[in-house]
Amino acid sequence: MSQKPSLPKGTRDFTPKVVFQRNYIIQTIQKVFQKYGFDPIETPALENLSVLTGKYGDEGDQLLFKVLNSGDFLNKTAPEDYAAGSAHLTGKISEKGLRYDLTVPFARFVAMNRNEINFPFKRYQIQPVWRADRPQKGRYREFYQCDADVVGTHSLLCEAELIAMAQEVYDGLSFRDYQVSLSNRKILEGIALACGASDQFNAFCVTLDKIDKIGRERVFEELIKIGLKESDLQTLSDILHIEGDHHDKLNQLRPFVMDSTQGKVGIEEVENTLNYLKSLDVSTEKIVLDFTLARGLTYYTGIIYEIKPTTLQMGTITAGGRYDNLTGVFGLPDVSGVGISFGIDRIYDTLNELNLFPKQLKVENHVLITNFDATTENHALHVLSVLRNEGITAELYPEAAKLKKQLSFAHRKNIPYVLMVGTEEMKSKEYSLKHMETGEQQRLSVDQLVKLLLAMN
RNA sequence: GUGGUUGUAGUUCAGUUGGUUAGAACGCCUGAUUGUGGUUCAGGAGGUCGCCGGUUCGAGUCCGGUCUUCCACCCCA
Repeated sequence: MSQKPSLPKGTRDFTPKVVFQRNYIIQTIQKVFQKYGFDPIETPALENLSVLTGKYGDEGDQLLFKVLNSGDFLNKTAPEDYAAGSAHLTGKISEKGLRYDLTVPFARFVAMNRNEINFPFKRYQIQPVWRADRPQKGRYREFYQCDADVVGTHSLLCEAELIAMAQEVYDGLSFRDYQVSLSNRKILEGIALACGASDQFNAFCVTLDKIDKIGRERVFEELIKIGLKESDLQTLSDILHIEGDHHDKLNQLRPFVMDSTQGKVGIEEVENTLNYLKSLDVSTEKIVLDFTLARGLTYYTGIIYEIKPTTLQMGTITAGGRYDNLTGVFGLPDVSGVGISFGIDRIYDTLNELNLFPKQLKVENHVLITNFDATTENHALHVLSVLRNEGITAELYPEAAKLKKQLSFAHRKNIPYVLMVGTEEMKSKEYSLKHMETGEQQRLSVDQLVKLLLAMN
């Protein structure tokens, strides 16, 4: 009686090779986060549904994985509940859900730990999140986010530093073919006002955001449908035709948002962020001011940005922005935050497709010791112990086997050194060290061996 | 969630209008070499054709359902 093994839709196993590669990405990000003074936190995979629902819009709520209550989950329900439909029934049989992102749990964390936290609080968090989305390429139901957020300050230095960090991360990964799109929700408000779309702000943003994908014409058609007039579209068209360097663009945009306080503030914020970057000696070459950028998440209120690869079809690999009142719903008002989120899985797919992973991601001085028989095994164990005590990654082949098999094992596991401990070596106390890549072999005492391997790392 | 698409050996894929015993390449195992991996040569193992049901004398092939993959929409890392 056997069962066919399977995995839930949109989830994956990771082989050692893939985990080494994923860790390379994560460690690169982590190093940068720490260098900028961010401290790590972790939160549970499971949150109470009351924390999660209503934070991501109706669409978002639909994508939440809900966890069935333990035990007799029907004991709080009546036939009427069943008749009232699944949305109603869900509340009766499920109280917990898997986190959908890291930002909302972080907001909850800040609200709950407000007295412990040293503001302005800079934290990073690297954990999986879950979305009941329909999987596609670069779109999974379980995936990792690496978030860095600063809460408790309005300073635009944070925005600038987060953008600087992103560029430093991609530098560290030797990935250069990307674009940073930058805008501000307040600028969008100004544009919406200028286009007579203020009362349709969300629909306006969602539609505008699609311009890269479906083109200007179809966006205009959709905007007509939500009530914009021809003159509004002319205004929008003029705005979309703005070109030049960053300051040119902002200067040309300024007259369009004259009537909007928010719009003017938005332009200033983008300007100040760019100035901070300049003072930090961070290149703004890859930054493109894109006034059509909207970012879906409803909680952004200020600067927004996203990063996409330019040479291949891949969704956003990094995104973020400022949110002014996220902790408000948890009873802690007036705490402003700004964050950035790296999607490990998409970064992995990108580096993989572009062949940008380093070939050797494992320790340089890993040794496999051969095992021929009980006597040599016993001797080899002592050598093994010495090597490990010196901090060298070492393992003994766990059973006696043909040398061919053991060498092949080392080869496939990408172990750079094999130490042969046979009767001859045992007598002379000089062991044969084979370097797998070159095929060269030399006889060494334990002391020489340790010295050589330590020098390798 | 809506519409479409895919599934055959470990992997990538062939498989004729429905017709004997379902193939290839690569990978894997064994040997050539009982102390030398990667190359080469010889041999070998490995498939309930995603799953369940239906049509048929007969189904990998046709039909229905289901799961999975990928794509578009929606939304997003």
